[in-house]
Amino acid sequence: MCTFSFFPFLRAQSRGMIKCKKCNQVEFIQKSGIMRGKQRYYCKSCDYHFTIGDENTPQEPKRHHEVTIMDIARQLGISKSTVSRALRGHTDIHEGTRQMILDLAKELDYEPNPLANALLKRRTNIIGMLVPEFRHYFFPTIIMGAQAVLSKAGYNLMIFQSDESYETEVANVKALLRSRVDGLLVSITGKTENFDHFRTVLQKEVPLVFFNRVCPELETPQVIIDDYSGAFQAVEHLIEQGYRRIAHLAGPSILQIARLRMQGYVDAMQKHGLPMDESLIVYHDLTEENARLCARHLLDLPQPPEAIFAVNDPSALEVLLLAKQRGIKVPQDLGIVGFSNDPVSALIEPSLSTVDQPVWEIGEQSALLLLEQLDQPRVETKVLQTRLIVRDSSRRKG
Amino acid sequence: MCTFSFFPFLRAQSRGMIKCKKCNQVEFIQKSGIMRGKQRYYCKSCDYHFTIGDENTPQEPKRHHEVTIMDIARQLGISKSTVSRALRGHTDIHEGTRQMILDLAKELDYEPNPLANALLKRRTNIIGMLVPEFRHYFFPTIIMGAQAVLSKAGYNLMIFQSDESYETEVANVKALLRSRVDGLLVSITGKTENFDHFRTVLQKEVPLVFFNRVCPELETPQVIIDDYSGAFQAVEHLIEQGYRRIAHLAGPSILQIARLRMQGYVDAMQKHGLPMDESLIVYHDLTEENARLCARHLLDLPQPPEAIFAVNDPSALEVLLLAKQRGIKVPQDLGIVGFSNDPVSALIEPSLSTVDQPVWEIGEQSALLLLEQLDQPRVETKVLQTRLIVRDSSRRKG
DNA sequence: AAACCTATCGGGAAGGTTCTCGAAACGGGT
DNA sequence: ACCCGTTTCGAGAACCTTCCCGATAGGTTT
Repeated sequence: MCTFSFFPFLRAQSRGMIKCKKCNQVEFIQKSGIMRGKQRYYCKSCDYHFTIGDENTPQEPKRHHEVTIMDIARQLGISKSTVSRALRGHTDIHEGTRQMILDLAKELDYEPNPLANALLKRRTNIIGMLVPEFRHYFFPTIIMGAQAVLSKAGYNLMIFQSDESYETEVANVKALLRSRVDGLLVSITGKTENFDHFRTVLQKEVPLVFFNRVCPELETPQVIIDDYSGAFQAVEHLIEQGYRRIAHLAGPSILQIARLRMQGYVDAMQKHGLPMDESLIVYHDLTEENARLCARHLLDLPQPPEAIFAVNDPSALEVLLLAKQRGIKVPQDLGIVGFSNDPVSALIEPSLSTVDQPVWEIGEQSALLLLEQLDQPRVETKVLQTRLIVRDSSRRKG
Repeated sequence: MCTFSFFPFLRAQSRGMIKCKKCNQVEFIQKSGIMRGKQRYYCKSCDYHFTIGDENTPQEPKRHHEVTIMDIARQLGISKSTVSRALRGHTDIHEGTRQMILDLAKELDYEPNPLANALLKRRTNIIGMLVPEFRHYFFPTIIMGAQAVLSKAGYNLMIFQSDESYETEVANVKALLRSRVDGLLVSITGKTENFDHFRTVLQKEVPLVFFNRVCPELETPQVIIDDYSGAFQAVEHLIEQGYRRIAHLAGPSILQIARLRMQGYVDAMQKHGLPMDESLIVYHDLTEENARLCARHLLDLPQPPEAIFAVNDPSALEVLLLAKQRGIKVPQDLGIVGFSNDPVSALIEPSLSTVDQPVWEIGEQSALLLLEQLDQPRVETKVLQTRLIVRDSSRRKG
């Protein structure tokens, strides 16, 4: 209904009456291509290119942003340096000024932005933690122990789980590194044979502490338990109970904990002059299904074992369950000892003998060791003690 | 051994022969105080203050810094904008240039700095997760479910546990907010009555999803299970088995899950015309010790219950253990049903009847819901189904 | 009063990105 | 030569903080 005549500026534009943004002249304007969809003009007079923008679009009112150190400075008419000093508790600042700043900061509910800080200082105050699994009580408890120490020291925890997959482990380490964590707490999978991803960590000088499942090739601080003597005691206990044909449900031999427990088993057998039967040693990869298979394999043996020492409680439990299912009497006809003292071991019937390890403390000590590394890189190995707990699954004397 | 004469500049300095840093003149110099331990001078001629610095100290070779977008730009003689465009997969870039940049980036092992990115974009790609505890399988499993979804979407997880302490919960929420997480996944403690800390979250427009133990006062998205009908079924099952005097070991009534399970209990009792005996309802705060106390209280009653419906499996287990310890026959003389289907329930003897809930899925769904919130804030409640699992602890018929 | 000193504050760079917007280069058509 | 359009690139701001170092205002000493 309305015609152009009512909108002179529209007419001007529609007829090419474009004014130069600089000199406001019209006669020297010519088109000069299209710029992201908009017509572009060129003023010969002042040698200036321009497009007709939406300068009239109501500029949003300085988008919502959180209160910064600059806001405080502006309101107080001082510089951001001074505010920073006051907030950081620095010296070189007047007591009155500091109070002013502190008061306003509280009033505005100012929270320092850790991102800006991290960018500048190159430390995120985040510790990365990588565990193989979450299913049983073991690793969650370690995490709790580590978190107690770390959060007291002002660090947050970023947790990943590799799910016993080497590929996931590699990917997780990469992700952790990308996130610029200040340090790493790691327990490897049962399948990790190549340690290049950890070499990268070391090369980037990111502090790295292994716990429980440690890396045998790398010179790094670590927290382990006395696997060997734990295993030795367990097997010796079985021998004392009169079991002779003792099997070992072992872990993957690439894991140091598995090798040491195996060695304890072997040495205890030899010490008591018992013959080593290779067929009584089976390896599993620490997954639940695989443990079940191995348990079946052992009990299906033409000449089944009289007792089984398992590398950890979850696998010992699989043996126990299968035995119960088949009506095999534990401990009379089959002795079982596990490793790690999972709470379930005490609840099940018959209760499971096992080797106790200070799980929470593993977490604590790992965290403490890592905290040390942040100051002073120094390779150290902490060894925590184990303790045999004899329960019903292996007690057939006294 | 050496005298000043061999070091004319030293003599000059020692005699006050200081040259102005600007005009190089000597005669107009005078001391003007001490500046952070160093003598400070003033040149009257050019009105200039200065100190004699260690300009000759060998400037460290530009301290080790990680490879940035600028390094690539410099080596290629192009601008950082172009590099950023190539790396981001933007358009507006020559294919040859892009290849060059991509190749060099790979060669230099360039990793974008997420901190800088986060600072600029105001998103950290970190999701905060707050759970009451870590001890049982429940929350770790939820975390696994959530992590599976979130890491696929490019988010990392920062996990805190409140340890059933209100104060810790408040502190953790603050820490999470301070860390500028992009979103929050929360299950509250059994003691949380004041929700101001979550109001702060909402006010800062940080997406917040509650799961399992949700907040009754706030209008937020949440993932829950059908507690009421789960409880109802459980109690009805007990009634069908011929139990009449049924107790409820309840959770803290401020928790919605506890209230709903209580309601299920009450309604099932009423439906079957069973009298409500207030003394048969005891509340516990979800800690282990307290559960033990409550179990003892119930069994010590002058007229003890014939069956107990417990608010969760850990507390049901306490009842079961105490009963076994006292030689009470389960299920003949005492029926027990728990809630949540902890794996231990199937292992213990007698096996524990319980209400199964899709734990992993709770984590998944919560994560998905949070992911939605990041795009489009929208209040939604997802309700997952429960399923009664009848085991030995409550089966005395059929 | 000049010389010197201390206490307090401000300016600006750095940290690594992304994004906006303007500029240059280029290609083809008159 | 000129015009017009496209493709490709660069400068610089913004994000927020800390830290270095120079600057200033007073006071105190000769």
